Amino acid sequence: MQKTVVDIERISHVLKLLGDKTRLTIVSMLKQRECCVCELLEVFDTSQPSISQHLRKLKDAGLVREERKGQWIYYSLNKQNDLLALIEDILEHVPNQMDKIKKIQETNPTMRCDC
Amino acid sequence: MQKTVVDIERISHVLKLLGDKTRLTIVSMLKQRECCVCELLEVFDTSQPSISQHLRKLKDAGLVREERKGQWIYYSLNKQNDLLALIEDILEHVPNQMDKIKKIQETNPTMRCDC
DNA sequence: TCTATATATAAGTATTTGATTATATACTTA
DNA sequence: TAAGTATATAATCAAATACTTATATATAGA
Repeated sequence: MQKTVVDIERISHVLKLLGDKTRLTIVSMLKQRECCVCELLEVFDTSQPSISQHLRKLKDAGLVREERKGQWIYYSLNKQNDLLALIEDILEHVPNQMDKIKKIQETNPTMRCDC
Repeated sequence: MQKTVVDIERISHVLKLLGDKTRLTIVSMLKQRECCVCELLEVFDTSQPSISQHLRKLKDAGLVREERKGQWIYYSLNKQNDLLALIEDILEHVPNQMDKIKKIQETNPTMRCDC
């Protein structure tokens, strides 16, 4: 019983993208909620350009989409992607990223006041 | 609802392995049936050492196992692997490799007589 | 319009990867 | 035991990758 079957070339490309720990973690976080770049920066031990470059690759592949909100650019999973089903299936095997999401909420880099 | 959840480092490692078109195709073929190296050689446009090296990586990661049968070494999916569920979920999105399996049966490189 | 902040892009570099060629090992059969 | 076949390993190299630093762009607010 096959699910949405896609060209093997595109699949291997997506798997290669998710084959990087940072990118897999980002995508897994975005499954829980959208994040802006400065929030992601809080939880990874790498430079801002490095995160930007990972996001660029994910965006180029159609895995995520970006939306500017004032000075921040928020990234989220692209629900329109025809590979979404594959990605979601993979993410079911990935531990949830609540610790990282929590860290973002504590440091609150965008100084949002949600009260 | 999470499935068998595994360390994100191990998952990204497996995804990186499957992020190569040749390896993803091999694994997808092995889902249908075990193959020996000379059979795989029939369907890929690359050298014997190249295939051997891909198989080595898959074996090192525990994705496949090898079994010598006389002069041939047969590779199959390692059903004992704790990442098997993830791999099977991924393979459901990959087109089946009947064309390649058929080609093996036609060229029949091991000259097996199954009659 | 000036300054600060958020993010992207460019350029450079070290590491990793996947291929190739050459060689070694293991098995089969004469 | 010698020769042939199947497969693995070693060495080498070019291409791809992911990081860094430096710089550019876009927005916000004084």
